[in-house]
Amino acid sequence: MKLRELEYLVAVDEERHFNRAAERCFVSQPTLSGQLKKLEDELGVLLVERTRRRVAMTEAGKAVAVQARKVLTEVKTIKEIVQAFDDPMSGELHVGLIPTLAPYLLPRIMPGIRTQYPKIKLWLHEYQTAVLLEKLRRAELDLLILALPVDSNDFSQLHLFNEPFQLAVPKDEELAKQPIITLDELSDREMLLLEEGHCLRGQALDICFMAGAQENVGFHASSLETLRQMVGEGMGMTLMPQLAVPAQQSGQDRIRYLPFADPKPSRHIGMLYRRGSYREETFINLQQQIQQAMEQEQK
Amino acid sequence: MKLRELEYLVAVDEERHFNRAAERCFVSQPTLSGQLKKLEDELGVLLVERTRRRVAMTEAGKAVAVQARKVLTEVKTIKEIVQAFDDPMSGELHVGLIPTLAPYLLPRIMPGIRTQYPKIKLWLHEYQTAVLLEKLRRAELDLLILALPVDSNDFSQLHLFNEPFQLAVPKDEELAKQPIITLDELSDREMLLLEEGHCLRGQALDICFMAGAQENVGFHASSLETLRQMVGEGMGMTLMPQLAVPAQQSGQDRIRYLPFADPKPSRHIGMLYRRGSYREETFINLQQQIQQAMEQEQK
DNA sequence: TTATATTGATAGGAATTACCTATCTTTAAA
DNA sequence: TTTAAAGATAGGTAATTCCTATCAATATAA
Repeated sequence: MKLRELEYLVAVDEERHFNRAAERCFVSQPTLSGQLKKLEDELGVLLVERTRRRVAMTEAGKAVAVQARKVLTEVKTIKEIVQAFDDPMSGELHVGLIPTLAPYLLPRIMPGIRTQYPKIKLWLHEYQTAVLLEKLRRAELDLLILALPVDSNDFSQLHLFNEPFQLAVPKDEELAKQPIITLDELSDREMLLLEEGHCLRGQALDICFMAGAQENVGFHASSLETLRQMVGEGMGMTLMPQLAVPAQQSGQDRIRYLPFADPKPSRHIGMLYRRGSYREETFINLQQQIQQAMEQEQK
Repeated sequence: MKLRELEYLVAVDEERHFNRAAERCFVSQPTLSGQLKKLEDELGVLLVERTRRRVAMTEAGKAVAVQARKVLTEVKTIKEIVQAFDDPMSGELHVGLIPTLAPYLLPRIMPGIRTQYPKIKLWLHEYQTAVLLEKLRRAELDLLILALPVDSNDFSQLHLFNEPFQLAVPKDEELAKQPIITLDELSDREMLLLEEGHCLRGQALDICFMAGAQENVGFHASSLETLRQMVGEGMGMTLMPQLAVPAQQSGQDRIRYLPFADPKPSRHIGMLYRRGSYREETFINLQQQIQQAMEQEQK
């Protein structure tokens, strides 16, 4: 069996037309015809039904085509492995991030990454933690950036930074007049939280529990920005991760963001990848680049 | 890139010796030498370090060899797919079973499968449910036989049979004199159970809860046979799945097995496989074969 | 030191094969 | 009946895989 034959089969499966399939493979139609027949002979099964007017895949043909694609993908990975050895900061990388982090973190780190490592091509994906972990396991993603810890043992992790929370309160709330706040002051207050599925919800719940605050069970926001709007409407207060807090607050803002006194509640942001991934060097470089960008940010 | 070249690399990786590797691939040593060099040229990396006295893989070589093995495995799967289309009841099949079922079910079904489908080669694996599911997902296993339901959506399932429980009690226990038992009679009694991890433990706990019985928290058996020994020692009673109950009970047995009156508590045994697996037909045939064997058993 | 065995590389040639162009056959539509 | 479309067939060529024979370098034994 030859890889080229598998490419021909996949092309025929996708084009349903010998001439177009041959064109796509940059060979003549008789070549493709012959090679496909050879593959069928070797496997001892008819893969493609050639009626004069249309091309149809047999059941076996469909199944083999699916598997052929898998083979070709794994072959492509060989080339990527070699490329990564040649220059760890080149090639394609599928990165997954959680929704409460991606829109605030990416603008801060992407410019630096692009200038520092122009040869690396990042594909960015946004999902909640559970989905990210599953996609990492299935190798649909190469690297995750999310809140740690997560319960999963067969991944390696790299620390990035701690992200403190601030309290977002409506401007005309009494608390809004303070310059700073302590956890104790939240005791018995009600907080707006994200809906089920966001890890930020769990982290906020933990802090609420420690502070003795309650969740407003009547409201559940589906995103951090919706949540922010609700605070702006005066519906209540919430915990906002640092990166989602505007850099400077103007007098017109309907929301005040109060930093916490020590000990500041925070969440731990880090990276996760499959243990033993050949891209480890790439990830460590990215870790340093991101940490550097975030330190810059602090100033 | 050619599949043959990948085979050569894998052989060199495993033999660390060009002559032996060539022999294993049924080619001459110069052929293997040349083809391997061609692969290195194409990838642009040194894969194997040839010092005069020993052969060593470079880091890139190791990584590529690992991936090459993956490619070759996927190619092998193509042949298996075709074989399964040609004759669904041939080829290799990796079957996973839970430990509280395997030793009692297999002797009842394997003889029939072997005579009915001699061309199929079964590899049997025994793990607890969580491990089985992970291995099925990773395609290390093709088919599971376990207690349903399990919480997993991307698998298909086939029903096999319901397995009633019986109550195993020490012979000199008062209950042992009854010919039959009802759930109510277990109320407030203490039961011996399996340790954490066995799905049977969860099923038994559910039944205990319904019956108002308690778990003896001082004891946890690691297998059903250990549990049986403990009952024999007069330490307490337990729920025993039907298949683990001896066919005939002699007077010397230190354990009595009491069937339940209706509604009999039972567990649901079924098969699980990856949705859309090309072996579906194989699985359905096996399902029928097993059900037939179990009906025979009933008589 | 010198002979010998081991191991991978190189050279040159034969067999195979993947591919091309040109042509044929069959079918559906004009 | 003709024409167009689509896949199969034929024959020839260039590339490639593999062989045998041989070489070069090293380690071990005499």
